[in-house]
Amino acid sequence: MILSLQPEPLTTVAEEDSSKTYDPHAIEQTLYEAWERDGAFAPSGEGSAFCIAIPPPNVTGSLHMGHAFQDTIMDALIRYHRMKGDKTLWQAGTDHAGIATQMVVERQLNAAGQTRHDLGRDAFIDRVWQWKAESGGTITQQLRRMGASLDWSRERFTMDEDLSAAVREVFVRLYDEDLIYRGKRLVNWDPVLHTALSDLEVISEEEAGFLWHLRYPLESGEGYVVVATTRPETMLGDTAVAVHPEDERYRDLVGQRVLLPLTGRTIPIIADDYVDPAFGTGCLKITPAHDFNDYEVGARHQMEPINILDPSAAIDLPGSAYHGLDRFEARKAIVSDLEARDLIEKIVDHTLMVPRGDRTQAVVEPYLTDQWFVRAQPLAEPAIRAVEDGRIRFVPENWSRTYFEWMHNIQDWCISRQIWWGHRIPAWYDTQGNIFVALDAQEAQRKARELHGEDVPLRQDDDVLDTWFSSALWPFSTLGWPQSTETLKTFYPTSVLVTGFDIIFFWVARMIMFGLKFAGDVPFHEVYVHGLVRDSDGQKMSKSKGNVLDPLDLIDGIELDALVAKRTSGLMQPKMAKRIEEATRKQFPKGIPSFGTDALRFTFASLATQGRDIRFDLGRIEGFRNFCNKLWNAARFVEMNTTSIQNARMPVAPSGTTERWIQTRLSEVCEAATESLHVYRFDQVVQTLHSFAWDEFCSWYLELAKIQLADPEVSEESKGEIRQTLIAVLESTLRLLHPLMPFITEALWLSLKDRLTTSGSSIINQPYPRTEDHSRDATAVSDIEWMKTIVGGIRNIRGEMNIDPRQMLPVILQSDHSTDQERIVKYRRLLMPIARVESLEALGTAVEPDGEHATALAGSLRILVPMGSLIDRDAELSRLTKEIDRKHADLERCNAKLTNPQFVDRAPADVVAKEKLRAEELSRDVDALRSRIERISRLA
RNA sequence: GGGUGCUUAGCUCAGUUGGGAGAGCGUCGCCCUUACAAGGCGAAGGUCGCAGGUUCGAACCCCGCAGCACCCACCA
Repeated sequence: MILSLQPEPLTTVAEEDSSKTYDPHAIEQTLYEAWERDGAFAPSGEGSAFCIAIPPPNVTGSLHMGHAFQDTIMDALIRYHRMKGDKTLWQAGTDHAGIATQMVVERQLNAAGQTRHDLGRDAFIDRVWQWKAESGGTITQQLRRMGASLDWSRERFTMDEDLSAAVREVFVRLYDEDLIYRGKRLVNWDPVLHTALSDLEVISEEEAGFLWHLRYPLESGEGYVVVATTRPETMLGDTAVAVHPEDERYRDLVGQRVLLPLTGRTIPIIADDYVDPAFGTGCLKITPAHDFNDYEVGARHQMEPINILDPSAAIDLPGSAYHGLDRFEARKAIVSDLEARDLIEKIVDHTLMVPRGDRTQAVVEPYLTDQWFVRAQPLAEPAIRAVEDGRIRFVPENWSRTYFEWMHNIQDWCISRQIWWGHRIPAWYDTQGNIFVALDAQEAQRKARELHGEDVPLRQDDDVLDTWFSSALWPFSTLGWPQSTETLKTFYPTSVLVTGFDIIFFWVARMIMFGLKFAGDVPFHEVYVHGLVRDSDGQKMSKSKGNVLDPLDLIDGIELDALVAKRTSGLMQPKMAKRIEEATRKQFPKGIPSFGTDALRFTFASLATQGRDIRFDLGRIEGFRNFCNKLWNAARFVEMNTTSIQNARMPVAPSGTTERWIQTRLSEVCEAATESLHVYRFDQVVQTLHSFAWDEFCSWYLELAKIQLADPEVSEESKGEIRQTLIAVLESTLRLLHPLMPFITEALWLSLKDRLTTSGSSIINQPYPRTEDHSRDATAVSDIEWMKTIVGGIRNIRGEMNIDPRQMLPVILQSDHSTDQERIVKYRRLLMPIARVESLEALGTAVEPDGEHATALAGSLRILVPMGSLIDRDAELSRLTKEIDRKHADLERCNAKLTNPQFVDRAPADVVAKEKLRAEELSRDVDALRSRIERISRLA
């Protein structure tokens, strides 16, 4: 089935010559396989080193739009530097993604009615490795479909033995320097996963809730205090009521005790600065074991925290009526019991920030447990300096502010996780609780022997490390650290990190800290921070919203039913399916057509502006698919008009104006494209190359070449130059485009190869075009501009008058300028066919030709088209009037400036001169147009 | 509470040091012209969020306001 966003053409595709249309499927996979087979992605250049370490995707994941975007950027940089001759490495690899991967496998077990505990730790981990073996190739295959030129021969996985050894090495060294410690602390606890989370893994959002005002009776029996809380169940763990020391209302109560309802305990009323007297009643219940602030308050007053929850966040108070109740059940029961005792003063609606685990969405509890922490501040200081003094540069620059903000307020990092999939913490305990941190069990035993004088039974810590701990080592662990390998010496520090702003804290900051600490230098010199890829409505793409686009579907196309099925299956909320289906059918009534990888990549690049999220719109990619087709056909034209006997060496000093012009433009385009690449303005690269290839090379140069090649008066020598230029400019354009469009450029380059003098076997290692390879000629440029203006004038008349494009027109050019006259003589054989002119007469302005004419202006030159029966006089009058109005308005504005003495006095002389010249031109044009109107009116 | 970004054509976005408002898509008109109808040619369309200020001159610099988005933070 043919999928198309356009109405079906009247002729069927089968009738047409299939080679007329670019078909990405026919080439992409074969070309990639050839590159990989030939080792084209391995570092080979002799220049300076250029290296990017890929942000390692989840090994069991699949490619989403964010990856596809990011990979496009990285691959463009990598291919550019490879072509430049740099020793270029794109380091490949994947991440074990502890929690995410474990959850997937656990869900599989649950579906079979099992839990990980049924299997036991070792069997479960085997199971995860098995899953990795099954699905681990998915994302790397998808990366290949994107054309990503990663060096797969060096692919790494965060749980490879050597990378795991690097993790242990770092852990031990940090521990030995007291930069890692273990302690009982209040941490964010995910009651579903039963693990601690770092602050970053907790997402707080506003939710509607209540503020319960609870009465705590005074022990003295004289009344009560009222405390306000959003979590009434935590009262079971209260150890005090706090008031502000200067709060007059409660001054006398400080030191007294209250009866804590439902518990039979009494707790003191204490004074602490932390309390805000203006909030609620000014009385604050203190629950040190279940609130981060209360923990601090409790510590200040030497109170022992009372834990009331078990790891699943059910009440854990044997003997209590609430024991075993889930926290939210307990809340209901407690509120109801307090109401029954008339201990609730009031319940007020209240929006509050609810912390949830980023993976499970479960409400996270502050929970008192033994955990491992990295002491962050000492590591942060050098990392801050590295950015301050410019050793690392953020692009765009303003992200450094965000970085500084976070780094200056950095908290210790909780790195232990109570899950099974990951790097096990290299710490062993003896029966007395002594800790031995070591690279392996033998080493731990040796340390234990030193202490005890004999071997003792040791037990390794059950916890694993936060996934981001190993990610933080990525730029150097993948290059061989802690060994001092050649690879490490060559490629570290890496050149640039390409990443989303969402992981600046999770990853970027930590790589900088660890890189400086262990690899002795910054991990990268630049950080290119890109925006998020959103859908066409600006919504974040998510499975639950059903608005996800799969990059592979854009490349290959997908039929509507398949797309609907994909978006509506496996939803957390199945009731959303109907709405998602409707929206999908409405937005993609014909499914998604196949656009090919190059079009997708070019689209991403065009959207890669700085400091903004990206709305992905199908219109854009369709336009760029058309651009691929344009290139394809331009190459067909060049091939049809040249033979392998001609070679593509660019004529050094071509005699033809068109050749000198296109070479000049090519030189300028090389410069502009390269500059844009260097400042990560991929949108500008796209703009520059797209308009050069389409609007200049195809629309003008090819058309002019066509005319000259068909002209018997053009010498064979000149035709030879034209053919060489056709090949050479096309070939250079392909090289310019290659970093962004690897497939089509390689395919066309290979098909052009027998016309080239180069010896290479792939465009991949051809030099990136340099501006100095092409000569510039300002005269040729202005001559062509002059011709374009005249052709534009004739075409404007034709278009505005609705004249059939096939209709040949007689044209008179009027000018008193010798340059105009010379150019008319020189270029009439180009002008006439391209503007479809049947006769061209050159006159001075003194001679007024007979009859009525439609008129257009081209600088100092007038274009006259005899009106005859072809042209509607009224249409011509309205066309001229419109033109006059426009010019007249401009002229007025010009004159207003020039008659303003302030402007003439104060503006720079060149600006004033320019304005004067412009006024003269406008005034001349207005006069000329007026006289044409008068003339037509008179003749009528 | 603190911070960041955004607001330009119907849509998605560019706009480099302040000096004649641009692109792609869409729309309208004429054309299947031998590379390409996934095409060619032409055209229409903007009080640059609002209100001030600086300047001879502001989409751009400064102040304020509004709307949208995001990040950080322990206010019960």
